[in-house]
This record gives sequence, structure tokens and C-alpha cells, in this order.
Amino acid sequence: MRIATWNVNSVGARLERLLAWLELNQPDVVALQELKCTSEAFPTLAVQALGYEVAALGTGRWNGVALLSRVGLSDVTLGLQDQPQYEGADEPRAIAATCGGVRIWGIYAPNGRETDHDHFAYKLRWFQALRATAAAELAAAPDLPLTIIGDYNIAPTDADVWDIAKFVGSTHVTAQERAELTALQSIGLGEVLPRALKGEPFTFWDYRQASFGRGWGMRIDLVYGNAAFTSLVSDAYVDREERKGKGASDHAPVVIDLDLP
DNA sequence: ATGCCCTATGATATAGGA
Repeated sequence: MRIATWNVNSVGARLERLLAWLELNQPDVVALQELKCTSEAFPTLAVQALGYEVAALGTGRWNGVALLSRVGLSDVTLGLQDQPQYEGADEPRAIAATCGGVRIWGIYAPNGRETDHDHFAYKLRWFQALRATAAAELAAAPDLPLTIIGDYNIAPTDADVWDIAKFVGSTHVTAQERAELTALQSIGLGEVLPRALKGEPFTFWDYRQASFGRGWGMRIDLVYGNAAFTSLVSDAYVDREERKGKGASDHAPVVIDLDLP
């Protein structure tokens, strides 16, 4: 069984590349982030034609998450328990389903913007809600493989950005954000580290300043899972090739292969 | 090294991305 996570930066703008990527890579389950469309506007028919069931949660211009599965899609959950609001709105940033015997959460964590911005406090509260939601599911079904995949908007270590000196005072690398990752480990989730390709482990390269060609990347698309999940992992890697060329997302997909049929 | 921003919107500027 092959699962993947990919921040597509608009599923509408990326549809042609998404369909080609699905056909080439044959994932069984895919978590998508930054749909930038409403649930109704998701291109469901196009991905159904490739054999996938779809669960999508989007409100329009920003954010949005979806799960595609060709190994079943049941017990869909939209949003987190006690999910915090931002400026009075429930943002579409989390979706879960059980697919092929694996509980899969696809997430798009808030950016945070600046460390003194309201959005940063919101980001930390959001991770607390994610942790509480996951802890409740882990307690209810400890032996069910569970994974949380997606755009965490946190670089776990200094080596996960191209130059830590450029990030002094920035979001994505603070102790407070990294403490939220540590807290996920405290509830029984371990990180699955993808193989580094081309000597760099990154999953995101800004569109500006030809960052991809210069290697100015960050590893912020992450995979966590309980022991029942991580014990199944046979391979994990970043599909760096997908970041190349005209019309690419600014994020590359992360692929995880499991020892499951 | 695969290139010197991209996306959606009540659009012709703006907000957000990280």
C-alpha cells in the first residue's frame, strides 16, 4: 500500500499535474493540502475516473484539505475536536478517514506569519487541538495503524532549512513550534523520516528567487504515526522531481510505502 | 542547475504563502 501527502497550492491550477502524478505513481491514498477551492468545486469526477473515492473540505480562496483513496474511504471526520477558530472562522485544515485498515489524518497547519502575530498563537492552539484529537483516537483504538500526514509548517530541526541563520526570529523553527512536535511524540507518535534525495531532505522551495535551483528549501511536510503504523513502513521519500518545471506546486509530494497489500 | 513568484478574488490591487 502506498500513501502520499502533497500540498498542491490550488488543486484547480494543479489538476493536470495531479492527474499525471497519480497515474505515474499509483498511490492508494493521497492527502492533499491547500486546495484553494470549496468542497463543491473539488474536481471529484476527474479523480474518480482514476479509481479514487474523494473526501474534500474547502471553503474557497485559502486552505482546504482532501483525501483520495482507492482502498476504501470510511469514517470520514472533518476538522479537529475543539478546533480553534481564526477571526471567527472554522478553517478547513484537517480531514481524516479510514482507508485500507489505516486511520489517516491529512492536515494543513496554520502558517503563523510572525511570532508576535495572532496567527502564531492560533497555530500553537491548533496543534494542541490536533494532539488532543489524535490522543483520543489512539486511546480508543491503540492497535489500529494511525498516521498524521501533511503540511505541518514546522521544520523539526535546524538541518531542515537550507540556512538556519536566515531564520533568526522567524516562524517555522521556533522552540514553541518544535515543542508541539515533541508533544506529538509524547502521545505515542513517532516521525517517519523520508530518504534524502539529491543531498537535501526538503519538501518546500519558495517560488521566489529561484529557490529550488539554489537548494533554498525547507522540510515542513511531515509524517507521524503510531507504532502500529511505523512498523509497517518499508520506504519513504520526497518526490523532488515533481517540484521541477513550469506549473509545479511549491511543495513536493512525500510518498510512504507500507507492507500492506 | 531544470531557473530569479504564484494563486484566487465581487480582481485591474490585494492578501496570503513560509
